[in-house]
Amino acid sequence: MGRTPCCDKKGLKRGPWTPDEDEILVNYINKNKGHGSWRTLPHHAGLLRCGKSCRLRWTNYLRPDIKRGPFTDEEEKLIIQLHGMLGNRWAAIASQLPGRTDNEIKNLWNTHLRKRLIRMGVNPQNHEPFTSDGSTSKASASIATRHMAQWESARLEAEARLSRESSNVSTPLLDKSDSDYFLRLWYSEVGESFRKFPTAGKTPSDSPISEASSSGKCGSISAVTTEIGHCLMGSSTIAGNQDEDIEYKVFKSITGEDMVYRIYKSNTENVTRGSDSSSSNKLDDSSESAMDLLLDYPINNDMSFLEDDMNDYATSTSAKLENAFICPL
DNA sequence: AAGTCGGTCAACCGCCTCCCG
DNA sequence: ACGGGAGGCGGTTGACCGACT
Repeated sequence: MGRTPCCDKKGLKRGPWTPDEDEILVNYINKNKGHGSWRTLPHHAGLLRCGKSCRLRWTNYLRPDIKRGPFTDEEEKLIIQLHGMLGNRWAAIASQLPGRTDNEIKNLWNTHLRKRLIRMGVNPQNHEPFTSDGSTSKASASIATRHMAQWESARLEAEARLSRESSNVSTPLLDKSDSDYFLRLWYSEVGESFRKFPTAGKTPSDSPISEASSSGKCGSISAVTTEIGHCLMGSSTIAGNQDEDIEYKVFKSITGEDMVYRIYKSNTENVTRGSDSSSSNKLDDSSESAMDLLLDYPINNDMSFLEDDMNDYATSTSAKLENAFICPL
C-alpha cells in the first residue's frame, strides 16, 4: 500500500506550463486576492493541473515580487555565507534574499557555487578547506574569527528581515527598541539554526560552555573570553561594582555597533550564575542558553575567500577579557 | 552538418511538519 | 490527544540549449 498521491493525476497535465495556463493562474489569484486552497484552485480556475504544480508555478515563477536576472556578487556571497551556517535549508536561505526563490538558489548552488567552492579547495558540505590528503582541516583561529564575521553578516540580514516582519512579531525580545542584537537575531530564523546546532565533535571537556549551560554553571572562563574575543572588537567600561563582582562594558561589534555586556569577574574557574536572573530582567533562561550556544558554536566554516583576516582583533580582545565572564544585557 | 557532452533550470516526487477538526 | 489533510521543503529528473569535436 503506497502513499496516497497529493492529487488525482488522472487527466491532469504535466510538464512545462504554457503562457495560457500562466495567464489563467495569475488571473485567478489576482481576482480572488490570493490562491486560497491550492488543492481546489485548479478546479475553480479551470486548470488541468495538480494543486502542487500550481503552487510551484506561482511561487517559483509567476509571483509578482520574483526578482529575475542573474545573481549579483553580493547575493552569491550571502548565499555562500548562509549555506555555511544553515546547510541545504534553501527556504531559510531564500528568506534572506528578497525576490529569490528557494528553487532558484538551490539551482545556483548546485550548478555554480558548489563547484566554485570545490575549485577553491573548500568542501561545499561543511565549508572547511580541503587538506592535501583530501580530508578537511580542523578549526584554526582565523577560521574562528571568520565564522564570527559570517555570523555578523547573517545578523545584518536577519535584522533586515526582522524589521520587515516586525508587525507580525509579538516577542518582547524582538521589540525595535531592544538593543541586544544577539537576542534579536537569536529569535530570528538564522538564530534558530544556532539553537538547534549540535555540539558535534566537542566533548564536555573541550566544550566547557555547553557543559556549564546544562549544569547551570559557567565554564572555563578563559575559554569563554577567548570565544567572545572572536566576536567583539574592543571595549570600554561604563560601570563597575566590586561588591557584586559585576562590571558593565560596551563592546563594538564587527559592524561598529555598541553592545552592552555584563562582565562577571572571578578568580575561580567555575562561577555559579544563579543570581543572573535577579540582576537583569531581560536575561531569561532562554537568552542565557542562547548565549552559551552562540559561544559554543563549532568553528568549522572557512570563508577565507570572502572575508579579511580578523585575528588581531580576536587575540587582543580576548587577552583584555581574561578572568571575566560575559553575559549580554 | 551531425553527434556528443555538459550546463541550466523548470518541474516533479515524496517526505515532513503543521494545523484543524 | 490524535488523525488526516494541506502545504512546505529538499532532492532529483529531464528537457532544452549552446559549445565543442
